[in-house]
Amino acid sequence: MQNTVIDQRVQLFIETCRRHHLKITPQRVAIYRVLIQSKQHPTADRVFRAVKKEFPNISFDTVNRTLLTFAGIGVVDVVETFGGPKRFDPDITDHHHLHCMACGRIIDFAYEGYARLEVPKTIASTFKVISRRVVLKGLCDACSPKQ
Amino acid sequence: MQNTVIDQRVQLFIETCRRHHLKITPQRVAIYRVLIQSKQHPTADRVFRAVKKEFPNISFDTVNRTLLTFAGIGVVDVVETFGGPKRFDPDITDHHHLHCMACGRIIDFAYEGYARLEVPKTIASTFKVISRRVVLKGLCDACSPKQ
DNA sequence: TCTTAAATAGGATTAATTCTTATTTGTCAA
DNA sequence: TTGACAAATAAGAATTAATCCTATTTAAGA
Ligand SMILES: [Mn+2]
Ligand SMILES: [Mn+2]
Ligand SMILES: [Zn+2]
Ligand SMILES: [Zn+2]
Repeated sequence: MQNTVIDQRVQLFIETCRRHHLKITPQRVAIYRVLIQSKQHPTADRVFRAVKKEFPNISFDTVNRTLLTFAGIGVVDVVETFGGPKRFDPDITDHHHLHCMACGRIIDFAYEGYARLEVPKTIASTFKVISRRVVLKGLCDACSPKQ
Repeated sequence: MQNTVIDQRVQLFIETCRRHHLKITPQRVAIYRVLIQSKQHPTADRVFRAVKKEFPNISFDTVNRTLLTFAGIGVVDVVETFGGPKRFDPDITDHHHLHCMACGRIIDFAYEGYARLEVPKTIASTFKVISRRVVLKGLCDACSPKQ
């Protein structure tokens, strides 16, 4: 990702924090920067270890709490998993996920065909739908048995 | 669920166990019976507490290990969650989920419109897709703010 | 029946997350 | 620019979920 693109996203992030009356701390900015540069839907621990390089005595709790705060104001998503630690997604635009059952990778994909997954009337009338996503389980190319 | 229907499913379950050379233990049968009568995608702990009424000194580990064994032979599913303990689904037929963000309920729904979510070619060529599901996040009727 | 590998109970251990508290720091108003 | 103060942080304790270890029991096939 280009530096200018990163800086733009950080700028938007800062504005969102202000709108929610959250203080702009260097820890929060560092965590957000790590997050948007990660391609792997990282766990809190992965983010922690990456941020620690810049902030050697940041605590795990701060990273974890901050990620949950970010999810609360909608700047990141907590993504669906099948057990194990929570995983975070800095891409909050519409997209879908393939979960590799072997290595645990979560691979993003967009697809026109799912563009507007309409919600069945019976559901739409009883539930308030906030987000929708297609979740595929399978094996990624690296994990598929080759022949 | 009718007793005859339950017994039929238990019978099929027993045959599946035999095919996989798993011993038919009273604990396994009891766990399976609890599971197919639960409507709530229970956690291992919930199953444990229910089975404990019948088997007062069954251990949590047995229940948990058994549920994972069942998932291994495909008689139950581990369903997607957004953190927290694993949840199990005895309904292995195609269906979709709505997750209530407020109370944590996972509500099943089937929908013709999603009947065969075709997988984009770019994905199908690189990944082996095992299962597909639409996952909605939202608020259930009980949790939606009434007006 | 007898044998044996598989399964279980119970407790210990590890991993993930959340809580508690003393200290520090952004923010805002003077 | 400087204080006041609520919000945020670090560090460690506590809690919760999952897994491991080991002695004992048991289902299933010979
Ligand atoms: Mn994603
Ligand atoms: Mn279900
Ligand atoms: Zn993989
Ligand atoms: Zn609800």
